[in-house]
Order: sequence, then C-alpha cells, then structure tokens
Amino acid sequence: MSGFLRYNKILNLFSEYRSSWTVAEISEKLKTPSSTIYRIVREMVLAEFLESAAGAYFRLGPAFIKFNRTINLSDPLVRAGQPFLEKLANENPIVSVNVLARLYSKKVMCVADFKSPSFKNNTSYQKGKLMPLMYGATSRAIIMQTNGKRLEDLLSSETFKTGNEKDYFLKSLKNDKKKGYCCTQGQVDRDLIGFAVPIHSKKLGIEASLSSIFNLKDFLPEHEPIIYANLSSYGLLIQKYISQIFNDIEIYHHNGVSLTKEQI
Amino acid sequence: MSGFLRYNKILNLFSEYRSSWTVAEISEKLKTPSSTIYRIVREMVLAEFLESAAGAYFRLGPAFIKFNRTINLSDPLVRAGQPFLEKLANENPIVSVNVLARLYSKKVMCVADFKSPSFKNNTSYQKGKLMPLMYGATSRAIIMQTNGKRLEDLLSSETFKTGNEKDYFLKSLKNDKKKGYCCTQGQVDRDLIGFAVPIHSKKLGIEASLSSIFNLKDFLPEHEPIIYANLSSYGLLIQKYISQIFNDIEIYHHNGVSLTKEQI
DNA sequence: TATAAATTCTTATTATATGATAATTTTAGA
DNA sequence: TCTAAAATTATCATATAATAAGAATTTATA
Repeated sequence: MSGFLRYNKILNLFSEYRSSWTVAEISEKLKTPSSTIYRIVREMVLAEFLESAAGAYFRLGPAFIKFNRTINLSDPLVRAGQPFLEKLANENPIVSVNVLARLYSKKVMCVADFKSPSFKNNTSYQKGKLMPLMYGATSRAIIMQTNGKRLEDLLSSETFKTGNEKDYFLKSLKNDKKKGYCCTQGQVDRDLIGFAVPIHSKKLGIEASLSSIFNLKDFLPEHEPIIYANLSSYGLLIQKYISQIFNDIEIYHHNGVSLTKEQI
Repeated sequence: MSGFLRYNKILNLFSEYRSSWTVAEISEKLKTPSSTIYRIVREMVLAEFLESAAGAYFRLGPAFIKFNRTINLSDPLVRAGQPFLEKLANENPIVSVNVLARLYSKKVMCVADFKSPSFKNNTSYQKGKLMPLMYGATSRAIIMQTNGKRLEDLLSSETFKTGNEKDYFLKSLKNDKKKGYCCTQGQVDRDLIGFAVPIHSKKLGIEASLSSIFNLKDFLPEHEPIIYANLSSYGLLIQKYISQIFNDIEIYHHNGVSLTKEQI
C-alpha cells in the first residue's frame, strides 16, 4: 500500500451497508498492523475525512459533506441543470423522477435529481449513486453521444455474451441516435420506464444525460411526444446554460482581480 | 508536506469561489515543483477525488458525491432527522428554513435542511456549510448542552474582547438553558430570526441542534409559543429515533450474518 | 502540421512510512 | 469510585516511498 491508495482503501470500506468500522476491523480486513491503521486513521480524522464515533467506531467525516456542497455550488452541469429539474417534473404528464447524470471514466453517476412529491416508488436513481453503463435510458443517452474510438473504449470493458448481442446493441443505439432520445423499460428497476436525451459540452469535456423516469402503470403511449418535447427542450436549455457558465469561469480565471476571490 | 496533509492541502484549495485549478497554479500556490504535483494529482484522479476538466484544469471528483450519499444514507442524525424537517416546516406558523446541525470538533455544520417552498431569502444555512460557533441560535443550542470542562474547551479558541463580554455570554447561555431553547436575531443573517433546541446522544457522541429560521418581517411575538412547541416536540422525536437507529447499528455490528452484507 | 503546452518518465537523494513493542489513556463494569 | 480490559499513542530501527530536476513524450492549439 502506498500513496493515496493507502487512504482510499480505508475510505472505500465505508458504504451504505457498513458505515462504521473499528481500527481492529480495518486492520483485519486490510491485513495491516493496527499500529499502522491507527496512525493513518488519526491523520484522516484530523483532516475530517473520518470522525470517531461511539464505541471505538469510526465513520466518514464532515469533509465529504463540505466538498459535496462545493461541487453543488460550482459544478457547471449541476449549476446549469438543477434549476430545471423541478420544472421538468411539473411539466411532465405523469409523476416522475428527473435525473441529471454524468459519465465519470466508465461509470455513470447521478449528480442532481428531482422527484415529484407524490412519486412513491424508490428508484435506483439517487444523487451520488453509480449506475450501470449498459442498462437504463440514463446511461444509454450518454453512450449515444459517443462514436468511433471513444465508443469502442467505453464498451471494451463490457462483456457481451455473443457477437450478435453486441451487433444488436450497436444497431439499436444507431436507431436511438437517429431519434435523438432513448427509452428503456424495466432495465434498472422493474415497473419503471425511463426516457433520456444526451447532454454534452465538448469544451468542458462533459458527457451527460437528462432523463425522466415514470411508473410503468401510469404511462400511456400518448404521453411519449410530450415527454420527449420536454426532455429535448430542457436538454437544449441546460446545454446552453453550461456554455454560459463555462464562459463565466473562463472570464473568472483570466481576470487577475477575480482570481484572488478565494483569498478574501 | 507529509502523509495525508499532502493530499488534503491540494483538496482544500478547491472552494465554491475557486473550483478549478491547473497543476501550474497548485504548484505555485503550494510552492512545490510541478512534477511532484502532477504525481499527486494523478493519484487523486485515479481515486476519483479529483477529475480533469477542460483546459488543463482539475476539479473535485465524484468520490465526494458518492461518499456524501453514503453519509446521507447511514448517518444516524441525518437519518433520524431528515424526515421530520419538512413536517416541521409545514407546522410552523410562517415560512421557514429548518436545519439540523452538528458540532464537528469546534465547528458547527448543517447536515440536513428543509426550506419552505415559498421562502425567498437566501440563508447562510446550507447543508455542508460550516457555521460560526458563536453566532446564531443553531450554534448556541449546541453550546447550551455543554458545561464544565467541555464548555471551557469549546470557548477556549474564541476571543472575547473583555472579560465582561464572556461573563455576559455565559449568563445568557445559562438563561437559555433554563428555558430549554434559544433565539437569536440578525446574528448570522440580517433580517432573519432563528430559534433552536439542543439535540444530543451521549451514546453516539453527537452534539447537535434543530432550528427554525424565519424572515424577521414575517415574525410576530405570538408565534413564539407555537415555534417552540414544534421545535421541542420534533427535537425529542428525533432524539428518540437516534437511539433507535443506534440500536439497529449495534445489532448489526454484533450479528455475524449482517456484518458480511457489504461483501454481497 | 508546426509549435507550444501539458503530462509523464527517470533517477539519485532525501524523507517518510512501517510495524513490533512499550507506554499511556480511556472506557466500562463491579 | 475503583479496577481491569480495551483503545490509543509513542518509540525507534529499518524498509520503503516521496521528492525534484530535467529529459522525453504526448496532447492541444492555431
């Protein structure tokens, strides 16, 4: 264990299923002497990446809440998209969960969401959760905007049972590209149907998607045109705002005065 | 620079005011050769604590969104309190921001919040933001629950202009303790008035508070009894739930079967 | 496609992390 | 309040990793 990995290995033990660990437990799990773990944990507690809790347990610390806030306030995609998710929800013909998701290396993560107050189902789409690359409209709308080498790269770690299966995937992808949006049913959550449009910003290097997810039992075929109209118009709007925010950042970075803002 | 500090110093450069940095900028700011910064940044990109953005800039990475979600799903205080914040908002006589905050070392951080939809003012209270220890009801309700050495410890890093000022602070704190809640006006945000009650769990080592913040112009003296009644009843409810969640965690940790959940 | 900028690689040197064990502090039960 | 066990910190010789200067390579840009 060396470098940042040393710290990351410990942090990654903490999950929604197991949110507190003792030094003894970490030590056993990582097969590392407890004197070493104590030292490392102490460093991370000092930096507020961990906090000591009752009964010799440690949990994730406030640094994550703080930096998450920083991202929410500053990430161009979140800033551009968040304000429109509620509006999208209100304009959809039936109750929905609305999600802004991004590609991070080869994983798709929801970065902002808005659920209609009366939407009951618990969706897998939650801010901060990693989503599978190959299932669901949210992810597919992201894959849709790639092609050539980039697409090959993305699919390279996925396993297709047969060559046929891959061909089929690519063919249906092509079809979705032509339509400009995609729709999947029950791929991520049974009983849900999702629609999504791509969002991208070459300048910012962002590959993302905007999606609306509905209860299958509420959905009627005549809803589809409205859903698509909403998604595509808000998608374009968000894309426009991203460039605007990007320009602000550019100005900010090239202006000597603003640059010292953080020193105030 | 050594240990985790090496990484933390870089991460702490990223703020809401300055959310992207190039290696050259980091290198200059930390007075460290860029070959060293490149290596460190690369490690953190790999671990998704940073991500590379357009124009040789780097930004905070998805790891923070992920771990923030883990905290939201698992933190006993957040889990116990979050569901009641909206209810509290609905039962308050005027529009409000409702906040669950915690003491982390010597800083107070909001860990969950709910704002009435029609509340217009932008409050300083936002999830993830550190609040000053000496101003505002939210913080004071936390100080209220300490005494003796613990209280001295907390106040030790604060500077009081005169001995008198400290005496006055302690006296008014005593008074609030007797009442069981506290109220401050315009200390954090001009034009706002805040009420708060303490929340604590000795078992979990949590010192927290529940508060409701109102527009000063909406507030009338006859609202106070209702506000207090709401805060104290929900405060007690949340405290009860915290113990319940704590017991769940305990069971979970002492039950061999559940313990392996994260391995699934 | 040329040129500059960004990033990675190489290496000797220096500094830091490791882990066994001892010492100390904290916790929990009587 | 006391006591024993558990948790945490300190010590230190040794092994290991980090550093930084500069060269080499890759990537962006106009």
